[in-house]
Amino acid sequence: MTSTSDTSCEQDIFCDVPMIHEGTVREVFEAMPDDGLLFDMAEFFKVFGDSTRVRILFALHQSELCVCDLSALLSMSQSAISHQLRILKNARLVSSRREGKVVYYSLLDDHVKDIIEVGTAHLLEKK
Amino acid sequence: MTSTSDTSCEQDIFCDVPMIHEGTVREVFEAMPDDGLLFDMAEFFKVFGDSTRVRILFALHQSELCVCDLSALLSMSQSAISHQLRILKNARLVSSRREGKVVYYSLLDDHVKDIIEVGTAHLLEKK
DNA sequence: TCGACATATGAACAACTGTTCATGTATAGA
DNA sequence: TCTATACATGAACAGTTGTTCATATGTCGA
Repeated sequence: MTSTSDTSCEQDIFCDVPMIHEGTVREVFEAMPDDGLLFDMAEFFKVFGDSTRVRILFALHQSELCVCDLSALLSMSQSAISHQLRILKNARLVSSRREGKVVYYSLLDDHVKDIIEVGTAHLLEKK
Repeated sequence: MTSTSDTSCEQDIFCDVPMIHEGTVREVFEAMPDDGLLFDMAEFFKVFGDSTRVRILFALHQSELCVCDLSALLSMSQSAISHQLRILKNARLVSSRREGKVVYYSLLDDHVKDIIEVGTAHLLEKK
């Protein structure tokens, strides 16, 4: 504990770093969600942060599709599509259903639509 | 043009890849937004896909803060915070205001709150 | 049982990302 | 003008990510 007992900073957490508005920082700190939630939220949005996955989600928003349809639609290899579908499945955004040799994927969750809509709204805001 | 005039596939775009439901694929293809929008959307969500940036956004959602406050609050170097703030600024999610030596950052956009709320809703859904 | 087909998956590799470190810029006060 | 402070930024580096390639799994029909 290198105590730089100079100006502010009583006895707590923020002591290594200079800080200008200690009161405000303390209040904001109390209001912060726990790190687990913040981490999970970042992991969740990371899934939307790739254009292949976004295109898959848009496509499935129109219709249930099998892997080779998606592969043809997006002009990408079957392997690449499968890998991305696994990520989407782990994030509980899509579900799959096997029918013979074919596996059909569809959206699992209404939030996908909401999220995409908020995203578009932001992007369409001018300037 | 390697024409595999075998089963389906008339004369168009999807011809290199096997495809099971040509009609559906064609419909979905027509309904897809242009690649530019899809790319921008992925770029936009990529910004939310890092826990440092998510924490900064949560903090600024509580109060306007300067760089060194954020640095203290999140226990991270001033440099790291500055780099991330630049990314958030480029995404038009935060704005800055200088007052003497100090630069204050605040949320620029109401969509941030919406997006965070939809994300939490998804994460809190059980199972 | 065997081959054809739809899909899944592990390894490898290039491209990208976030942090640190060093340094530069801007402002206030002495 | 000189120093201290708050912030910005470029280079470097380690860790991560998305694709390809090769191969494995599962299902159907002959």
